[in-house]
Amino acid sequence: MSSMAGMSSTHGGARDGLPEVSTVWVRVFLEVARHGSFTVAGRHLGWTQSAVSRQVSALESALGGGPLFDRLPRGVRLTEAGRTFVGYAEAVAESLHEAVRELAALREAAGGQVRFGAFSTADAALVPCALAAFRARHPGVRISREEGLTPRLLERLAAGHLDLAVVSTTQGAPMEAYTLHHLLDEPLYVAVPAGHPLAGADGPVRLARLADAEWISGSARPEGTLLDAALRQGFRPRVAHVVAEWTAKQGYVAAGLGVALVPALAVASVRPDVTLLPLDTADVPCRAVYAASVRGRSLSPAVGAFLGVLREAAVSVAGGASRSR
Amino acid sequence: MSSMAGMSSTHGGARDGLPEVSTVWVRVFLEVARHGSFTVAGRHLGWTQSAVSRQVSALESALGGGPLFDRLPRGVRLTEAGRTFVGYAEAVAESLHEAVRELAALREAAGGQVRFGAFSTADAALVPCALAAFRARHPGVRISREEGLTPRLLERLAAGHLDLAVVSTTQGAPMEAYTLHHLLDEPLYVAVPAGHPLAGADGPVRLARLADAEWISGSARPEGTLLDAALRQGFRPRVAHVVAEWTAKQGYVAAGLGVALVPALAVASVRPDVTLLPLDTADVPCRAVYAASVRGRSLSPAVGAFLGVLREAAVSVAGGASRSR
DNA sequence: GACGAGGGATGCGACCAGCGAATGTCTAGC
DNA sequence: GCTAGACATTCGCTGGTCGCATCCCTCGTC
Repeated sequence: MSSMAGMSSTHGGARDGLPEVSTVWVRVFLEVARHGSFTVAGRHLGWTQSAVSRQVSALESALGGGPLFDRLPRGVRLTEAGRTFVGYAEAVAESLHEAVRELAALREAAGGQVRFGAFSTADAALVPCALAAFRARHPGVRISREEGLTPRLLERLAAGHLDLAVVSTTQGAPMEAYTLHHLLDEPLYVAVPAGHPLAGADGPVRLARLADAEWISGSARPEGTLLDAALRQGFRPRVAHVVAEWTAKQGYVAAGLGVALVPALAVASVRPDVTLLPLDTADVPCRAVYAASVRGRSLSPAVGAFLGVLREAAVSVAGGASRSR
Repeated sequence: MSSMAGMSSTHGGARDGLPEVSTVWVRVFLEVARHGSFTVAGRHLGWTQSAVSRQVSALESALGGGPLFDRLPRGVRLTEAGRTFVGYAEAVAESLHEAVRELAALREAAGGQVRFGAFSTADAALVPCALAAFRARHPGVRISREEGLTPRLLERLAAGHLDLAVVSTTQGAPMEAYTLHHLLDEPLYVAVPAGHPLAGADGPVRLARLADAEWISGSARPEGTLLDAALRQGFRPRVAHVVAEWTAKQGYVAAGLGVALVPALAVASVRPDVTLLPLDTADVPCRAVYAASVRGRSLSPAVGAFLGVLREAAVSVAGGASRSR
């Protein structure tokens, strides 16, 4: 209090407009106003009459000095100033009450919002599954979703437009700025037409056996895409058709125009005339999928809950995928 | 605090919805939110960083335990809970700020209201004069006025519908419930037609000389009215005409239909063909005029100021009245 | 008319909240 | 690796606020 010396005289004259009052005083004031008696109000609050008397006294001087109550022989009664203050006191109490309630709702993930993004194949099963479970469990949380590639999502995350981003491992991105929550490791599959020579193969396929195949890929150049792995296997895949969308890709594969790499998350939506072959993980390491958040920024309970649901969904999806073939 | 033991654990969990929060914490919170730093906020508020840290910490636990800020290596940043609370904190600060301002206005009689009543003859000069002066001096104060007889006004006062009542001495009313602020003593006059035998009398008139006169009065029976004095003089005045309104009374007097008692406050509005004769104060004691307020109930500053103006007006009116005749 | 009851104000002693100063810990940047 | 900056924590101390006891005032009653 020493640094305040000289600014306010004794006890709380309004310094820069905001009087120093405790909500305790406010509650006491309202209780006294309701009962018209210090003693009765004190009994209701579990305090002695003397405490109430001094609380009110303190409030009066904090508010500028004017009395809020007339002290009558039989209890007290609001002055005009007191009547005026009742409204403000109730507003203050109401604000704080409401604040506590909303913060509690936030804490229990019964309110607030989750803004998240995901890359497209995650939307095939993982995200819808998680969303359904989350909606059921936390109906009060507003959810906004967006789709995009990993770099773009991370960018949006850093800019504060997203709370969470479902991303896959990406070389070159500065991951120090993010906290990664591991969701699942997805093996890769190769999609071949139903009658393809390799279709009957037993067990994982070595990537090298597809060195001469024609590829359907989202990009003409393999660098930075899933086909990256082929480079490390010593061959440069020939991209016959550039097709971005997974549904379209399947059509090309089914028509026998080439083969395509498929991340495990997309296996749920494969058409019957396309066969998926698991790739040997020695050639193509599992691609890890993470939920990324900004490092150092605490997850709101709603976001935390959503992350939990995402984890569950990941387990269920990964299990289902491996069971399906 | 001992009686609170067992209700709240350590430090301010919301008891019945209202958290125990000091406005100091709120101000510190807003300052920290504005600057994004405990240290900077502390400097602005004249406190040390440790104090700010604990203030925020206390606020966080009072609000339910969730952190309001993310502690980053380079300052702090609002969490979602913190962002949510900003609005409420500002609402609280705004309410209290506004309360202080309005209470200050009230205290300086720059706001609030004055509800007063007055008996009719006071409205002839005293009340308008006071109103004009008060309006000029305190333009922010709302004034409501009503008219009535003294008993009715006191009743309204006790019921809390009035702050102040301009009344005259009345027998029989329980005056212990009121505080009387003396305004003036008004002598009584008798109004006679211009050609009346007594019109030329020098000096005060004895009431007994009017024992045979016919009277114009507001009531058929003299008891409780100004004519009460006649009873004490040993004669019962004959009321020829019952006329309530002073303007009408004058007409009857001017027409020679009788004489009428006139309180000094009404002398300002006398017509030229009516002569006013002062009555001997030995027969008819001066009637005191008071401003009455409820005993024990403090006068709001606006009401107090109005009372002061009434006193000034009383001096001016009384002086003018005595000068005029 | 004296007296007890009820209610608010106040002095006293004790306690704890909250201050400053110093120190610890962590991270970013050089 | 080292320094600087920022928040957390500890320690000692001041002071605000509580309960208790008491005083003062008014009202209702015998």
